[in-house]
Amino acid sequence: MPSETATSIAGTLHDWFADAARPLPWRAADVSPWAVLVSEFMLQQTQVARVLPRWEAWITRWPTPARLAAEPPSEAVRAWDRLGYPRRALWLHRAAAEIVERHGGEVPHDLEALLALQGVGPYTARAVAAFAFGLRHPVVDTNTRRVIARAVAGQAEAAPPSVARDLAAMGAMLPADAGEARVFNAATMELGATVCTARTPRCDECPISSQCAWRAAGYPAYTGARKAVQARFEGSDRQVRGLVMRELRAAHRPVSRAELERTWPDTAQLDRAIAGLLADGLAVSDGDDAFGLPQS
DNA sequence: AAACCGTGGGT
DNA sequence: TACCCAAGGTT
Repeated sequence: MPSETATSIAGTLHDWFADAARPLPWRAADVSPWAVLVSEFMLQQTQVARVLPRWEAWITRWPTPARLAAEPPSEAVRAWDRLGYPRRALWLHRAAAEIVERHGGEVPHDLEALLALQGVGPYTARAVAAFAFGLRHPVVDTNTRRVIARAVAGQAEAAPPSVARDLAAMGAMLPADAGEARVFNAATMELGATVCTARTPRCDECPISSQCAWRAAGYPAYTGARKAVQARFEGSDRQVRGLVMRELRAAHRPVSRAELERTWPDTAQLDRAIAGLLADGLAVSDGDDAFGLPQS
């Protein structure tokens, strides 16, 4: 049972969302659950602007899980292009196969079944259940966590993530009606993404500024635990993996280790990257010192 | 459970 | 310019 404060915030956000929501294509009424699932995979740690063109191309080419599962994983990895974290492309391909095998080609509604799909975790499972099927589940992403931290807890930043705590916090605020709950989930994320942003929040444009505990407290600085800082990307193994994957995507034939050395001369680091990609199934050896994308 | 996993937008 | 950080998931 949501508190009066939560009910009040939900009502305000509902009205705000009605005209402030960006017209994102995966929010259209006629998109399939599969198209929603694809969008959620792509949006993991990746901004909307970068996802839009890849999503359009993907669902045009593969409008159903079966159509994707019928092609080799290499095609999924190529279509993923430079979205980043290419394991997601592999996982989405695998999830499509699982949907065909276990669910007759239809994206399952059930939370447990969704969570069992490769690459689907607590966020993605609830996002699909809520946004594609209208089921009443709390959906918590990084935006939601920041909005709750500020508006409800009065803190500048969210504490390090805790699935159980974060879901409980959002669950306690969730409207009882499933339709209202879906809007509340989406509106809270939207507010965090466009107004209550991490770096420079636009509090003067915020629809719930009068109800915001952080604002009421005078915008105190964050004093809690900080999340770990991301390692430097330049010169990292991640960068090398990315460069190797770019070569493998572009070459529609095996690429020799000698060729890869031209993109990254540090052979120890290159070998580490290749070994990692082989272990992840993003690359396969041709048995003769050359590498390609997985064909099956 | 802390660390790892890409790429680029925003400031 | 550098640096932060982004609709997370897996091991």
